Amino acid sequence: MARMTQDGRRLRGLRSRETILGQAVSLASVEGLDGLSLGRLAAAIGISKSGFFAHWRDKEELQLDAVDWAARQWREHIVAPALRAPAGVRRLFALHEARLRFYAEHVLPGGCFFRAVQAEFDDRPGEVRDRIVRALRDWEAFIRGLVEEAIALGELAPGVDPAQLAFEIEALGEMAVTHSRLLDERLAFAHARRAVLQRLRGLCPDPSLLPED
Amino acid sequence: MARMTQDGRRLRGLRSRETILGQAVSLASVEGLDGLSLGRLAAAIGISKSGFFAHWRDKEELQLDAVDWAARQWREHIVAPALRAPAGVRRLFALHEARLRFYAEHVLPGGCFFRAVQAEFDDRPGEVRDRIVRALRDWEAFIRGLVEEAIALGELAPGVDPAQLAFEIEALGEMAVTHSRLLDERLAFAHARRAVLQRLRGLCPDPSLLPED
DNA sequence: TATATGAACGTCCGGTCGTTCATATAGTTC
DNA sequence: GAACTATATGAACGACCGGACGTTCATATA
Repeated sequence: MARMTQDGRRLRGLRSRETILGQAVSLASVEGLDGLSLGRLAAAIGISKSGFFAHWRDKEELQLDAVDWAARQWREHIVAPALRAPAGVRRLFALHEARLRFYAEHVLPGGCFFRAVQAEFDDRPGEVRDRIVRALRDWEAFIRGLVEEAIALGELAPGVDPAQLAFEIEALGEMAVTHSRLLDERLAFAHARRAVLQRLRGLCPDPSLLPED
Repeated sequence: MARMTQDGRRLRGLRSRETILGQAVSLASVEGLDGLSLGRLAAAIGISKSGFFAHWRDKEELQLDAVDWAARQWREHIVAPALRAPAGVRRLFALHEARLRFYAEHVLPGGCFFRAVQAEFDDRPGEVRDRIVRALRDWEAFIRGLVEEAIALGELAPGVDPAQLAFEIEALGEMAVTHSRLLDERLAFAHARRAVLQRLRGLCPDPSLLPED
């Protein structure tokens, strides 16, 4: 086994990378990707600032990986659970509920990584912004796909505009974070849940597929 | 005329204050209230950095006044035009359209001051956060009031929950900014407008009060 | 055993940040 | 005119930032 080495150094490095990225995403959900300084990130983990440069060329490379890491976390916590629900309108609602659960359980101290960095980078051209945009585009395309699937299954009225409905679901999900952090947390989730639920029931020929409230 | 002085110094000072605050709100809509540095703010106006301290004790005092200034701008550009529409469901929709127009006309280079600073300060306790929260609370109370008025006028079904509907309208309005800055601007406004319009028409006993689309 | 490599460290640099201070300039009041 | 005050300036400050550098240590390869 010549090339495929069992290198304890690389393993250690991979573990460090994961630790750092997880902490970076957590902190960035609070202070943003740029507001987060390497010094404070290092202090939060308990390593030295210069240790970063063994893993990333500069801060931007770390930011790029942090976006990818957050997208992966999103898929694991929100997309994956939804895919366990039956396809159609129930899966669509399961997706929304998984998102609200993710927020309610405070997986990230700042609530939502993407909300923080979208507001931060929407005016700042560059690779980081591009990657954030791509993540958002993929996410909304995924919602749109679920809507189309529900229409194909006859669980949503055929006249429904998938992009329009995806926009609405995304809006209500995101407002849940804002409201929960600045005003009333319980109310925020209740409003966000009820809005999507009633919207879907109104478009669904068989509302009994969904809970009443 | 002993006390009531015609002081050209104070007048000049007031004008400077307004200029500075307007520019501060513009820049903060892009980079946030903290991301905005005094040096760059001074450079954008063409004054010296230390000139600020003739008007404000420290940066936080300026931030507090900037929040108030932005709230005033919001009232003038969005609340005031809506109040010229007839009370009821038409006024509610006029409010939403005024908001979308405010975004579409790029009054602020960053799109929305409050969106930027909410994401920035939701995790940072202090007076600035408190003032941002108060502005948001007042704004949603205003929407809620318009909903209640529409119900009282019989233009919305009596079963409507004002807080719930206000939440939905606010969510769709805010998502218009995010979408317009990161994805497709035209689509963003179209989706946000149509979502609220169809929602109101669905709740309104006389949908002819509102445009068809 | 000798050599190479990846991870992590401590130190230092140039630059920017908010803030302070002494000073200059107008405009107002006596 | 002198005394006073609001507005603005430029120079300097300590703190912190991202990043560069040489070094140390543990591990892997030959």
